[in-house]
Amino acid sequence: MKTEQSFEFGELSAQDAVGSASESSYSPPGAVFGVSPPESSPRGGRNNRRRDRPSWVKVTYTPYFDGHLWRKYGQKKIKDAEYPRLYFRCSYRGDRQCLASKLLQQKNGDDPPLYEVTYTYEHTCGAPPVPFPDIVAEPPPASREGLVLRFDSPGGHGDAQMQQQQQGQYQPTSRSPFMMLSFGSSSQAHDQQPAFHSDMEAGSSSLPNEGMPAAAANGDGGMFSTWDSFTYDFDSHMHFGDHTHLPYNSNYDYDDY
DNA sequence: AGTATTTGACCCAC
DNA sequence: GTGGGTCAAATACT
Repeated sequence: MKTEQSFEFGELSAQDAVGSASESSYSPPGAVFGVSPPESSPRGGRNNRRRDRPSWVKVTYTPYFDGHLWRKYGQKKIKDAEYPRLYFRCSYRGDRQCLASKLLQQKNGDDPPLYEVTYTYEHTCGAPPVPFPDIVAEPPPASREGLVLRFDSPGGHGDAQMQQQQQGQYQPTSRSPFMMLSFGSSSQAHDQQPAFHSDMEAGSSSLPNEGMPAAAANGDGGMFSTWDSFTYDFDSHMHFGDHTHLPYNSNYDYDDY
């Protein structure tokens, strides 16, 4: 019970953290959304008001890896928000008229920043889940002062492109194929683990069946956040990237869609 | 050259 | 009227 579960890119469920999203935009877990929304004009949809759109909220540390391919189409500074809001839509929107979109809102400036992701509409593109990047731990030469994690894409082909890279106001506009995370031991709040314990609880998932191939959302009390998972493996040697488990490129036919 | 991202403007919902 | 969501031209990158 470890390596198998170690690849927990689970999202935290939204609870009180959904505060800003207010009642209108949050659908309770287990709710089934009416896919195939009215295909009226994307913009001036009188019969397609924002409030009527099915949407649900997730709070996660890894908003970019949710198993789908997104294309950013906007960014905006929100009045009361400290961080800008990022707008993404399904990459297959043009091809498959997939109206799925998501909205990213960074919630804090913690080391691993916490994001609130609001998804709107289910994916109708039928695209296979995007494989998660390979995560390889690269112990620093001398000290463990900055463990570097390398998110590498499984060098396949069908993985499209990892276009979900950071861009915020911090990251330089580089499109490196992998993302790096560093854990500075000096900034740890606890004795030895970076332990990112959020105030929210790992409750039920609010996501119908988004991206996550397995694990992830299973509010069974045994759900850890991504970072918790990292933490628990730090002791030994930490190795993720077991994407052989992912239902990718083995049973899915891109051409079939 | 093609494609994704950035960014300001536009338009709509509230 | 204001704030927020989307468009689209310009730009950046592969």
